[in-house]
Amino acid sequence: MRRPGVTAAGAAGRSGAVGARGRIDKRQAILDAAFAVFAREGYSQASIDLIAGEAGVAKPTIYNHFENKESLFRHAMTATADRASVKTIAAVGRLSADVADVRLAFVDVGRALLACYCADDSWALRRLLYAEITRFPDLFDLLGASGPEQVSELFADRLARLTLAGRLQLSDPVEAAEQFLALLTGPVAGRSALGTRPFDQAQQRRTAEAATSTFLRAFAAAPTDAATQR
Amino acid sequence: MRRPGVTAAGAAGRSGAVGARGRIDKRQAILDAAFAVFAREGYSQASIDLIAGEAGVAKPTIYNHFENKESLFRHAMTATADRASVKTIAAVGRLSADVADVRLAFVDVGRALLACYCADDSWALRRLLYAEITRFPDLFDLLGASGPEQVSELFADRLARLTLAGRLQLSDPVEAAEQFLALLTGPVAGRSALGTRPFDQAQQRRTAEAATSTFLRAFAAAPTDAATQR
Amino acid sequence: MRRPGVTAAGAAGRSGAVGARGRIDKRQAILDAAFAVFAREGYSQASIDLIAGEAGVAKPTIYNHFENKESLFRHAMTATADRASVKTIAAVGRLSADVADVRLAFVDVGRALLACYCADDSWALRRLLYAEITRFPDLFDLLGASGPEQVSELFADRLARLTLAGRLQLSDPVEAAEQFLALLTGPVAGRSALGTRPFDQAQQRRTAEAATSTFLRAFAAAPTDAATQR
Amino acid sequence: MRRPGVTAAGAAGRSGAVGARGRIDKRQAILDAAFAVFAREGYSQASIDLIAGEAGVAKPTIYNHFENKESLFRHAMTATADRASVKTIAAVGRLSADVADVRLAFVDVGRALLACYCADDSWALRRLLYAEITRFPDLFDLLGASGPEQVSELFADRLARLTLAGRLQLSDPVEAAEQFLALLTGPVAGRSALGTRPFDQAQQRRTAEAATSTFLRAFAAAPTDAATQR
DNA sequence: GATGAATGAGGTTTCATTCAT
DNA sequence: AATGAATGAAACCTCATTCAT
Repeated sequence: MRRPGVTAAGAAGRSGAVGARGRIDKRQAILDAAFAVFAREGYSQASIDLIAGEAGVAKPTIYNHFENKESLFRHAMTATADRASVKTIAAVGRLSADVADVRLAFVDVGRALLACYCADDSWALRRLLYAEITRFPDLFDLLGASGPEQVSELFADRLARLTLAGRLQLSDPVEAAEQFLALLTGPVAGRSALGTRPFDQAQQRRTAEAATSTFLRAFAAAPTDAATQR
Repeated sequence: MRRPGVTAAGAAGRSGAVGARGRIDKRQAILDAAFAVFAREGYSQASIDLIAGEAGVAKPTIYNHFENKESLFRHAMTATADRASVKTIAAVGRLSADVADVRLAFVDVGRALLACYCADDSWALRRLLYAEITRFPDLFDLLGASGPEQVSELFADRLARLTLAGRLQLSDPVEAAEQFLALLTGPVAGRSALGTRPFDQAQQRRTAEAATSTFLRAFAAAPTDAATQR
Repeated sequence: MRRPGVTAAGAAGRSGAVGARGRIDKRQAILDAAFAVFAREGYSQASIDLIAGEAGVAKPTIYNHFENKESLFRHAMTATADRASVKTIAAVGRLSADVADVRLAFVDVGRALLACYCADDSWALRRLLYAEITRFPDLFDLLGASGPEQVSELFADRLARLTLAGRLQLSDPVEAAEQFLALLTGPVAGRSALGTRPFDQAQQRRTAEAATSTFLRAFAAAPTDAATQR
Repeated sequence: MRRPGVTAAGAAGRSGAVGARGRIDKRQAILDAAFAVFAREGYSQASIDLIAGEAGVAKPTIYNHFENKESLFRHAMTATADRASVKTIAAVGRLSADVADVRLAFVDVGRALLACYCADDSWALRRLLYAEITRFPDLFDLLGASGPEQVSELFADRLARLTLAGRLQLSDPVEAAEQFLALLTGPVAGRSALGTRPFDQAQQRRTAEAATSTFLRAFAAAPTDAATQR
């Protein structure tokens, strides 16, 4: 009757070798299964039964680890959000201040950011956030603090340094960062049907290039202006 | 025991006199209440009981008008989406080709579009779309066809005409339209916490100005370049 | 699958001839079944499932008639208590002021009161009251107001009139009423094991006689004193 | 995480130092906590978790000491009943055969008995007995054998001796004992709302006096009759 | 067309109890 | 002897949906 958590992404590998009645990382298996089910069914429709089945544990085990469905939801969301954040932050790090070709650098970081933005978990997270923001008004800050906000700030830092280095010409780095991210991600939502239709790497590359072009047409320092023409 | 639909926004006035011919707009009262409840509770959590109560009708009456909950949801969504679309399309119309000051024109249309984007129903619609896109994969096209897509196309038309008129300098109007809308709406989501925190008119104006500035820095025809500097 | 409410005392007779899907007195059937089950299982252990089964209705039907388990309990208790009260009050009425033989009159009313006190429902009610008084502190007043308290007062009235008529000699009728009822019912609890073991009519008669004897030894007016000797 | 059983009345002091020999009175701590929780919540609603928490032990420890919930309940009940019985029996002992003032003696023993009867544990015990008599039909004999029955018999013995000594005039000491106890305790239930509302010492004294008055009016030997008039 | 009453299925949560340590 | 972790069973309650009026 026990099904190892093959469905939940990360659960299978570790709970595979559980002997008689494993208890090693049931908590993680539950979190993984929970996010998978929440993402698939939405908060209300996701049943603890389903999550338990997918995690390969009994229903009350979930209640031994988490207070209730709401708490489980919060934990599953933040756990996934944290995982996503570190990747996104790493992507921002690709934009160094002393770069040979600014355009290439922006396309590169744009592609890296888009890859994070388009990841399945990332879309699932965003859909759930939209879906449950009214039921969990604190969720926005809970996930945003360590996520998008931080990313935006870090990116603004890089833009400021590029400006000081004479590679860009802009006055408000925070606003510019927001705008670059908007140019990058804005068109994706529509084209990928909120992440439910494939948006392949080629499309991502093209979107990154388009965002970069427009951004640099607006903000590249004068001498390199010509280079940023499409 | 019957409560006239005072809660659902537009329902009260008309369903007041149920006696004579009051049954013609029960359907509308149901749709209004349905959207209000769906927006507040989400699809799964919204109960037909609640909708019936808020619409001031009995539960079976809803089933006389709509096949089932799913059908009611689709109808409520499309009805609201249609209402929103006509406003948005009207907003696009404000950008005419023969305009004295390009910058002012973009700020103006940007503000009008943002007002549509930030309307309560608009955010509710967007949140529900995000929330239920996996359960109703066709919903995206159902709402998008007459909504955002059309808007984007219409806006691209105007950009093309402005380009022909020598006011803008761009090669791909569709992409440019997408990008302007991205610059316009992108920063709003974060700042308004997905529409759950106030985003007042002053902020909307500032966002429209920022989007316009960047857009025109990138795409304004040469002679007006100086004017778009911040 | 539908079982007519054969178990709950009064339900069987009426819901017998229910046609396709009866709805005549489901409410009463539910109340009867509820009291029967609560009496048998106690509040916590009594499940709505059991009550529904015993009433011959579906579970949600119960929730259509009563808010929740607690409300159902209160209604079932008060309904039964009311039924019991009218009988007890009628019993008190047997003690008229102008009576030939005081002793016979007291034995008579004593037997009538004991019959009420020893009825199955009466004991069930008392056990449930004891059992749930901490969970439902208001239950005591809810049931007592129309029940025992009223009985005690009515009985005190009769004692007062008998005193005025020169048949009794007592100063505090309320206290005397309490004491007669105590003499009457006090020994029953122990002997009938709180109503769970038979306490037949002969025993009831003997108890009524003993209570009467002692009561009249204490309170009979002087001349009849000899007659009350056992 | 372990909380010493500070909540259960008598458990705190001893289970403080669990280290050395603390396990000898874990059993007692469990029994105390069990009775406290059963009294507060009722049998069904009392959870082993709650008892374990209140006793400051882990759940399985309870199962090491007691077979199951039912067995724990029986043990907790008898333990408390035994404690109550010795006090009540001691109270009866206050009624000696060679007493100066019969009235004072009865008031004295009446007050002592009432104090036992009104103790918190005593009421809790009685409520639980009423509550669970149908689920545990043997409970009545289990608790009664060493309790009320014995008390009644002992009291009857004293009444017999007082009769032989010419202080009382009664024919059936057992019945008289029952009746005195009925006069004593009967009025209390109603006035104290089954022990849930305060019934202070003054009220206890008055009740004992009233019971004594009536009892002696009925059974005092002739010469002292006058003295027992109120 | 509109409604009051009814229901099968399923949701979250709790509980007594048991392994393995 | 004592415990942390796990579980099958079952409880209360809700919901979408349907009859019969």
